[in-house]
Amino acid sequence: MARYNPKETEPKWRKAWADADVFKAGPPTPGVPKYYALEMFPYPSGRLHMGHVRNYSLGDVVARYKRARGFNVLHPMGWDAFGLPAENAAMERGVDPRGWTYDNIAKMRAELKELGLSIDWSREFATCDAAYYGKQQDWFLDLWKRGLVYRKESIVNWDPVDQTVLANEQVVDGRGWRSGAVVEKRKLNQWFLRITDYAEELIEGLKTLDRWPDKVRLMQENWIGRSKGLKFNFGWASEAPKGFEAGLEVYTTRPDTLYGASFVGIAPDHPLAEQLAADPKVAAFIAECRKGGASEAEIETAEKIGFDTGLTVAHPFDPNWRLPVWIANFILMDYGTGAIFACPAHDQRDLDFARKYDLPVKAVVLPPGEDAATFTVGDEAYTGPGTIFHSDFLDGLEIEPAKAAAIARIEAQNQGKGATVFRLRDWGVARQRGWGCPIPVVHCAKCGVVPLPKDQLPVVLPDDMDFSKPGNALARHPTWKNASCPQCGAEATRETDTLDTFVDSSWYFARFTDTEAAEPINKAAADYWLPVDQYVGGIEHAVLHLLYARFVTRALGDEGMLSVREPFAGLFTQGMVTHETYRRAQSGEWVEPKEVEILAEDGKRQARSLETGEALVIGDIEKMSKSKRNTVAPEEIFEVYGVDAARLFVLSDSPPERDTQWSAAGVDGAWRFVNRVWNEFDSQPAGAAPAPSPDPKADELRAFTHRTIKAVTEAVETFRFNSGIARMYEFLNKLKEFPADKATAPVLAARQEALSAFARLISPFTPHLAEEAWARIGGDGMVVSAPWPAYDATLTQDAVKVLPVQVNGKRRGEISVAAGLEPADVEKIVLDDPEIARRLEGLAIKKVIVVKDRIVNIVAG
RNA sequence: GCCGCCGUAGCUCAGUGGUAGAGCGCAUCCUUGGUAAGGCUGAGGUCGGCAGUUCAAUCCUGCCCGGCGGCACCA
Repeated sequence: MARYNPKETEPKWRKAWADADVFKAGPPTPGVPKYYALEMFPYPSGRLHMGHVRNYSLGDVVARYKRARGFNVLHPMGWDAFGLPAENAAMERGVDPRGWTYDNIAKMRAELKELGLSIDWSREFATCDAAYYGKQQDWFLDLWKRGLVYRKESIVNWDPVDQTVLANEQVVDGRGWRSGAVVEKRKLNQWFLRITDYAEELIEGLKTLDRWPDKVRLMQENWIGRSKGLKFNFGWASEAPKGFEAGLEVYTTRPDTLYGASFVGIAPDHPLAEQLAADPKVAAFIAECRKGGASEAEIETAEKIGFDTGLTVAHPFDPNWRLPVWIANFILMDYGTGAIFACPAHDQRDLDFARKYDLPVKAVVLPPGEDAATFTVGDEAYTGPGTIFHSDFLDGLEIEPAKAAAIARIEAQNQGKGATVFRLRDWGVARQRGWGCPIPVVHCAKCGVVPLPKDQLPVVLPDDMDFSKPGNALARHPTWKNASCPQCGAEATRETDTLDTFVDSSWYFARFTDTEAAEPINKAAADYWLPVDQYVGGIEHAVLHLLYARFVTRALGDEGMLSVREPFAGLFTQGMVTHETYRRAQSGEWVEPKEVEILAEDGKRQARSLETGEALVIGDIEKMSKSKRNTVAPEEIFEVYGVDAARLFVLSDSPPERDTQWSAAGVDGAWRFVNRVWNEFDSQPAGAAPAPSPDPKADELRAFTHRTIKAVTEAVETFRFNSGIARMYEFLNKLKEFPADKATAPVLAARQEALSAFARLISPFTPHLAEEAWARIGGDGMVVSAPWPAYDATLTQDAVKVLPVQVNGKRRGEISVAAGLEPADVEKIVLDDPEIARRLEGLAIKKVIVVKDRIVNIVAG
């Protein structure tokens, strides 16, 4: 018997796969069923972490399984390679970001290859390859022509640490998602993609994504934030301000409460407010509003402040009713029209404001059970259901009919229209960074912003940028920006902003379908391969990347480059890899797991430092991170246990969507499993008959084999990999009941069948071990190309069922009956059973419930 | 505050309207030429709490408790 030696075995099989080029996707062939398995491509940080191991192992199980199922599988890999870490490395260490990035890619590629992933490496690319980002510039110009790209002077989220603009999606709790710095508001000329044009379709499309987690769909739905209401104009009661003669347009979702109107409010950066800022008092107030940060705490505690402009408007349903116009800090310019009518009785924000400035509070929704004569609103606005009152023609209506009636009246008066409004804002895509995809336009003094003709693409980054100081290295390059205007030929300046890296990742899956295409996307290839059948990645991209990719897919589709509307038919979001934390008792200093020894004393787990022997405090289980020093380096695990054990453990311990806890004991267990599996294969004598023959013992094993095939197949299909692995642990334990050295010929044959299935079942999880095992039992070719085992349904069912018998819901015995026996027959057997009869002595039988093949319950009293 | 998810053995988790399960860990014993191991056996659970529906609830419903996530001055 030879011990299983992954150090020899694993590289051997990886080489065999590479030599046979087994993972190369077949050509797009209509009629040949395809499967596109994709994991979110990594940022090339230079080092693989356990999160990567989990992510790519999960995707690999799917890819290998589908290959065994006979699909033409596309399973590519690439690099999301632009971005700030390269610039930071350049600034800190004086290295070139390009060289640093490609070095990292080389290191990570080697580590990923070691994982034994079934990747088609011939399609690899990095987003920082000019061959890729040049194509991105190409379609960017197409979208420009389509009117989906625009520039606008606007207030943007400015990250003072990274010195760049951030999209709304990249601001988390008022802080930059990467830097963690409190985001400032700045007014800049910005580049936008018109994602809001697709808001309705993006929200509707979610309904079709039945293989996405509900959670992610819900998060996107909330983010897009559709609300239905009314946009209408208030006519002026005072003299109309210049430019606003048509009135003041507001948006509301509560037109039913119009008779509860108290005042009209506009945002501090509303054009009207800016016009009124000619008055220094108004200007001072607006400046006051701009103070205060965007952080959660600041917004939460910010007091509502307002300024009465002295202007008044007329109520739409009563021309004699005048409402004052206030500037209020709680009104957002970029939602709706930046102006509202306030109904303090039924909106908490309006109420807070009205109480502060002593404005009227008039209730118009009567809660059920309240008396119209006595109902009043105190400091809490009433937002619940009820009946409209004090509201003329709306009186007596419920809220929804009242909304409809109010909208109809406003529309009849030609003062406005029912309107759907979205929370989603257009996507600000320009970043003031040097290490990104250049925006392919020039600025000409005469012609303005001019897109470059496509024959001038790609606009390539210079390779001698100065990253020694913060800020935009591209902008301060001495010569790069010099160009000539394609329209008038005069001297012009290149745009020095680059695109958000989320643009890079919003279409890479389409490029993977043909990485050599002259066009950005080879439509025939994309039509064959897309949508991605299974996409696997982290939940942190639920809104950002996944929303942008859905948008870009639609935009490119409308440009005729793609046929699918949804890029990812199936999405799986995996949980994080966590680990216990350890720290020194006195200093509180974090200690790495590899420097810790775990002991059991008095049945309790104790941690001790391997270096000093001191007792350590075992802390919480947290996401692996450098700051908590609770990381485990994958390469060190591979070195000790082999890749398969690491893959197996990371797949076995928890359902894939949940966090999984890495532990030394756990990977140890996986390693022992690998060895026990090998021993079982190794003990099988060569030349065992492949065809099992009837024999009670052999039949028992065969039944178990086929039940396991069924269970594992279903587990893999439904992403319950941990359950599938648990079934294989059981399978192995069952096999041990039939040791080869004591087996009869029929049992040996059944073992051969079991092992043949086993090797194929474990192949997606522990591919190297599976190859070695497959070879050991004389399997045909490599297991990677072997078909998935089929099960015989007749063997997965028992011939005899043991049914528990309950009396009044309590278990009182059991009977054995033929499987599938009809309830009436079962009832007869049960009632004839002497043991059951004894239990029923002195009781009158009221009812007998028989659930076929499951249970019998006798109700008696 | 609003929306959502989770709570089953020491740990990580399956599971089902009908006999409570797996892996790891733990304990006992065996093996000591598979030995930086292997094997046998076993203990351990008011299925978060309370109520309801049902012949029967860990499972369905409601409320509560605990943990986690998303959104948040979005009119």
